[in-house]
Parts: sequence; structure tokens; C-alpha cells
Amino acid sequence: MRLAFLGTPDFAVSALAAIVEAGYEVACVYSQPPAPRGRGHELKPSPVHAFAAARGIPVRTPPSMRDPAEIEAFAALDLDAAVVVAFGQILPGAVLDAPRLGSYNVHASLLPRWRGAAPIQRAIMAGDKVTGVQVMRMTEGLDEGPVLASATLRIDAAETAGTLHDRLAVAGAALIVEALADIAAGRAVATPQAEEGITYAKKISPKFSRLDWSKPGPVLDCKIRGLSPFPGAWFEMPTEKGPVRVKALLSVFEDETGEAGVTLDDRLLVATGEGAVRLLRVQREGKGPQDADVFLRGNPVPAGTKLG
RNA sequence: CGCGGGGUGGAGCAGCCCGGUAGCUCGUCAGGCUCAUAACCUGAAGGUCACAGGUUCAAAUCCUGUCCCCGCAC
Repeated sequence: MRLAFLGTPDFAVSALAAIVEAGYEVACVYSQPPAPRGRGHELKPSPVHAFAAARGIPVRTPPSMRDPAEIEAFAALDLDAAVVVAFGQILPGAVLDAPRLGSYNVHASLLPRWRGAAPIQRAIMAGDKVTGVQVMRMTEGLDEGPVLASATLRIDAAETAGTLHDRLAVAGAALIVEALADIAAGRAVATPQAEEGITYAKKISPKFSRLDWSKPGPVLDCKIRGLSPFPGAWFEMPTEKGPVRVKALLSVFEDETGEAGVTLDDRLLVATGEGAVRLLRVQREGKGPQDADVFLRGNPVPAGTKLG
């Protein structure tokens, strides 16, 4: 099997690593172009780019796969299949159909639920109890292709987008390797997605990550965990020097009541519109993440504090 | 030179603007008390206040330079 791999973030690295490990020939890796990241505004290659480069795999980072020259170059790779994982670009049909056996995508949800950009975060934010990862054969529609392989994971009460991301990345890596074996052997079965239960996982915008304490506790808890660690659901905390922005990274719902936004004890139990939420892990602006007890040592928050 | 925050006993912070014997919460150690949901009381150890210069009678605190760390740009 001669493959091309298209992916960008860490989530995709797990899949690429597994594919390489399994011994498949990766003719070329495609990734998003290096962007200014990190302190100092330095140009840094994407995680997938860095991984591939370190292993001597050719890397291409075209700004657009719609470019006719790129499509031609892609076709010239003479591929058996292409694997796409969180690439970050919509691929034209000419690219998807170029490989002899087609193009396959690893998607972190149980389709057709959470088609689109941010399935992991959306699943937690919606309070889903289960989610999963699937391999589908790609079509031109957005995550509409038939599914070849699937793995289901439970989402527990302490799950954050970060922990779930890591678990799904591992599961997805194993799944794509299995699926490729089936595809190579000609025994892969693609099942069309259900017509019902379609939802879309809109891209996460930091603009909507502020916590509104008047909302119900369970909703806030899911929002906190779904946006953790990035971009982080935040609120304002009063201090002697003025309000400070604090991100909530992990929380748990508790059945206590009080005026929304006011702390009920000195350990970050915050009353909401319905019930209360205890913050277990937080991050002050400009600081690293801290467990609540560590945070409280240097930043005491007495009961009765009104949070914004 | 993309923007911003910071380096103070083992951890998290205050003190710096308005120079003058280093403070808080926690941890550790010793002893006591108590068989209670982060336990409590008493005592102790532990810091060249990132580093190097400068100003000054005196610098964590003011000035200059260096090193390191962190956050945001997904």
C-alpha cells in the first residue's frame, strides 16, 4: 500500500505514527503551512509536519489543494489510498478520487452526529455520555461518507476535551491501521451514515467562552470541561488590584444553591442559576494551570465572593 | 524586535510605585492533643529576594545589562 497522509495537529500525529509503525509506505505527507506560533512569533511547522520531517518523509504544505498544479502533483504520486486526519482544508473531489482505492478520514465522533470541525469539544459541551471515532470513506460533502470502522468511548464526569482528545487519538490511530488492512485486503465494508441524528460541530470560537453563572450548573460544567484546556471557559474574579480573568479547566456539579456567581465556600464552589459548580483546576491570566488548592494558597477566595 | 505576565526559604503568593532589620497560605521536621468530614495546638529548620553592574549611609524595592520561565495568538 502506497499512501499519502494529510493532517495537521497532534491528533493526526498519532494516526500517522501508527501508520508508519504498521509498515505502510507513506509516499508524502501534506500539512498546513508553517505558521507563526509560540513565543517570539517564530514560524513553526505543524506537529504532523515536524513528525514527518523528523522521519525523512517528504512533506508538502500547499496553501490550497484546489490548485490545479497541486492536484496534478498529488495524482502523480500514484497512490493506493490517502488518509486524511484533521487536515484543515476542504479537499476537492479530484484529490479524493485520485488514489486507486480512495481517500479515508478519521473523524472523532459517531457520525452523523458532530460532523465538522470540533466534534470532541462539542460532544462534551452537549453533555454526551458516549462518543467515538470512526473511519469513513471520503466524499465531497462535509463528513458525509460511508463508515468503515468505528470505536465507541464513554465520556465520564471528569472528562475534558483534552483528555478525551488524547483517548480518541489513540483509538483513532488503532482504527485507521485496522481499516487500512481491510481496505488492502479488499474486505472493507462501507456503511452509509444514518439519515437521522445529524448534528454539526461548529468551530469553537474564544468569543463564546465566557461563563454566564446564571445558566444551569450542569450546562456550565459541560462548557468548562468541553472548552478545556483550549480555549478555556473563563470568568472574572475580583482582587485588590481589580478584576482578574481566570479560566476554569475542570469542574464538578454539586447540588447546592445560592445567588448565581457567588462562592458558597472558600474552595471555589460557585452557585449558578441551577445548582452549583466546584472548580477543581483553574488558570489565571498569564499563568500556567493550577489545581484549585494550589491556586487558593496564593489567591484566597473567601465564601461570598461575587464572580463575574 | 507580534502582544502581555513573571523569576522572593520545598509549593503557591504578598512586599517593589512612596528605598531602611523578608511576610502570608501550605508543605517539611519535632513535640503535644485528639481516634470527626483539607484536623488542631505549640515549637523549629529552611531564603546570597534569577544573575551582573550602577545610584545610595542603606536596594527585594530605583537605574542599566544578561539569562531563564509562563500566558495569548490554534
